Amino acid sequence: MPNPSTRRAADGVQYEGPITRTMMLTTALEIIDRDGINALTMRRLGQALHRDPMTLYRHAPNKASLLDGIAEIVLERLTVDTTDPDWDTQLRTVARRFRQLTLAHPHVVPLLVTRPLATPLGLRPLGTLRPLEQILELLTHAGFSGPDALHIYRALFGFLHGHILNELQEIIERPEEIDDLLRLGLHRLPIEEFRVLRSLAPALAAYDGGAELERGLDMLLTGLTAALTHPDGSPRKPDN
Amino acid sequence: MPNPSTRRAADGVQYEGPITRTMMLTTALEIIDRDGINALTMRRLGQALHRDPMTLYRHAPNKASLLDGIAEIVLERLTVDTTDPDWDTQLRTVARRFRQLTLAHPHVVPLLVTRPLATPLGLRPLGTLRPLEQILELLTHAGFSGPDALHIYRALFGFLHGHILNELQEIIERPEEIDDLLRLGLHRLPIEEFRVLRSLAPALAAYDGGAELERGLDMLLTGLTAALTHPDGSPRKPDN
DNA sequence: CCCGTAGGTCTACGTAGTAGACATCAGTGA
DNA sequence: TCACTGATGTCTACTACGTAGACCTACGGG
Repeated sequence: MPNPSTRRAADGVQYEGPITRTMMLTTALEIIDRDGINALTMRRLGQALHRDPMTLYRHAPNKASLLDGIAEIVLERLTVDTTDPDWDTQLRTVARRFRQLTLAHPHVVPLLVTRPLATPLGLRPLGTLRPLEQILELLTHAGFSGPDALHIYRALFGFLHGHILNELQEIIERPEEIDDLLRLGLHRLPIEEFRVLRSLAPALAAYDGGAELERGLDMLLTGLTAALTHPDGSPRKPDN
Repeated sequence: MPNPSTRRAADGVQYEGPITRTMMLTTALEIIDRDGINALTMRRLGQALHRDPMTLYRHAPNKASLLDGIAEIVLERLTVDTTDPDWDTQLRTVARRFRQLTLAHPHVVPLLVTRPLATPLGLRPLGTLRPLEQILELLTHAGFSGPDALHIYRALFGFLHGHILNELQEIIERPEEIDDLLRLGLHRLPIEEFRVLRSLAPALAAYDGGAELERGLDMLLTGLTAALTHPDGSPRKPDN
């Protein structure tokens, strides 16, 4: 899959002095944000840093670890207030931040969802595990058992990953068009076989990711509190 | 990211006569199942079919479309009984089949979740859209409005994608070990910073994907029927 | 009989990740 | 003072990749 198209204007800020890991990763993230994952090559990254590509290998063992590092610096921005006694609104906040974060870096999402498939927990970059640990802390502080906390974490991030994958699929093929069928390219689908889908073009075009997230969170959190034997929806709060 | 390691024993069955699309795709799927996505190269696929690699380009415009085709033949196996009046158990069945399908082809999952991010709806392979259309049919037959049907589809597949990504992350690093901490490689994590996570090694190791799916489906479907103003949980059934 | 077309092959180009040798320079201990 | 060492950077070159373009063959229909 060749040629992510030719050189562009300068990639990001100038740096001097020896390369650092954060320099590498933030510059790589800029490239990905601008031109997508396929545009990130060692040569292009080297060029953006005004260094020989081979210099990068002094600071990262290979490209895979560089990709892991990018997932890491993005997930590091997802902070959790582990002391918040109101655990479910804290989870809501984390969820909204996750959505904002991934919408700001849509090209990183494939990394976020697929790299963990290749790496056992203990070998993942620590930054990608920190949200997990912090949410477990939040929930155990709030009175949940360890396994229940883990269950909630999994349900939440499973949902979040699924949601953001949904939301990022909203690709308008021809924004200049008025008819939703044409905007989404649905006119290409055979009429007999895709009647319902074609008829729903307006509904598809009207997708609202933010609202969808909130609805999902409502379902998820009420479902979880109902299933898990826990004092009530917001423990500790009545106590002080 | 070079060298998916050297040649193996014969890839799959022998074929004779001219190459067909299905021959290409099923052979490609075998390679992916055996050795992962990175092992699928045009040269290797050509070799598995005992043809020059360039032959493949007579039947597919490029490698990307080949990857789309693989996602397609996998999703084609996900059938829906669109006439089932008991829509929610039908959805449960579809969900279970989806899980089985993806567990049987774990290396295809990255394709399933990421390729749609690059392709507008109208340009996707028809096979990948058929489950969508069929579920919309199922739900509208069952009495849901179009937008509600779409909403349910999105919620279901968002959940399914999230779930399977969760389940496939369960990688046991050292299966021969007895201690869960070592099996999962969690001993590598700094003790002070990852207390809770490390303490949950047994709970992590005890993950049961099937049970988790069922719990999620319960939550999802009760949540959906509660939110969407629909006669009841299983319409039409009382009618006959 | 000719020609167009479908299928297959060969060669070769440009790009990718990265191994290995070499160069530079800042300490540091003798 | 000097030799040594480790960190950093560079150069060259190797292997593997996707695929363009020219070519060959066989065949079916006018």
